[in-house]
Amino acid sequence: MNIEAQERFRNFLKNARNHRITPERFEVMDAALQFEGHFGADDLYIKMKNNHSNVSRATVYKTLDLLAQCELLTKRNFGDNLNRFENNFFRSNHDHLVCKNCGKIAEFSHPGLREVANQIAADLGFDISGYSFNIFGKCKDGTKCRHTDE
Amino acid sequence: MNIEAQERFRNFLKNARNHRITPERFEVMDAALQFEGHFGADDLYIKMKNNHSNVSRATVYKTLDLLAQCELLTKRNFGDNLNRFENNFFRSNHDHLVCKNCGKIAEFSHPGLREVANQIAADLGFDISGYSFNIFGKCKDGTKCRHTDE
DNA sequence: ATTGCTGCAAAACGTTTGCACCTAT
DNA sequence: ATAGGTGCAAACGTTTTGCAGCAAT
Repeated sequence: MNIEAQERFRNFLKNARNHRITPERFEVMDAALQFEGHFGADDLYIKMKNNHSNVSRATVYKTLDLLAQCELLTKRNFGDNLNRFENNFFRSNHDHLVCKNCGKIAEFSHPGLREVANQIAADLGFDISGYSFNIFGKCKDGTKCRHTDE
Repeated sequence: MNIEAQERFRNFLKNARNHRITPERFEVMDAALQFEGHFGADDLYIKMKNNHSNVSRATVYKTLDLLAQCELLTKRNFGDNLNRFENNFFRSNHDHLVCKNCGKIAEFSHPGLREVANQIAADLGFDISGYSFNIFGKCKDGTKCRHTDE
């Protein structure tokens, strides 16, 4: 579908040792890049099944990790024991604000966070590969968000 | 065990509606506050079992969430589909650096992150309850950390 | 007396694995 | 020819749930 993304994935697979270029992997890539917003691996599997794909669940899970490794996707975790993926090809880096009531996810980007992360990693002797900044709270969206007063 | 913590938990249970004060809950509280470092709910359950407690797994899981709600514990998630808890009673707030190779977790605190989070939440109309800043990378601890070159 | 809590076991959930067959290299 | 990938189903580990009896209010 997307030539540039295909090219990046292909090169990633070629350069990583022992990775083969298969039609199934590109099928997963296409479906993943078409997904709007955040999605779980199983969401994608179901969606592909509904579209009459016969790529297996195992292949979907494995391929999504490969796509995250080559940074076509970003793997996110908002503290609910569910890995979510997000297109990282079209958009710039950003972080998330999660509503604990209704699950709504807002996005923001804050200049300087990257630099803070780099600095801390350097200070502590880590070879940084990424960071995640999640803010938790309750949104004020009356239509979606039941305000339990917990 | 710890009078001040007990008091806080007791008040939390009293003030929240429909929460009862039971011996099992304080048994879990004591065991949790004694745990050094990060622990999973099941870790605590096993440890209590080994100490001849007969509090059930269900009660441990439920009580840990209550303890996180009243901020005696902090619930963490480092993206590996496992909820970890950490004593939040004795220590000040801090964030984490996670080694993707060996799982080692380093801690840091960075002044200003709290303020950044507050500001962003305010801007986006969220009622903030907390934030998490995790940095991922590889540590340089030769003894623990196999440096696969992925 | 009410209704929340408990222990137990079973189920649920997302994810990973073992296997035999297949296919890219 | 080799070794990595595939689909399938079963297994995994963590967490949640249904239930009958129990206990805090």
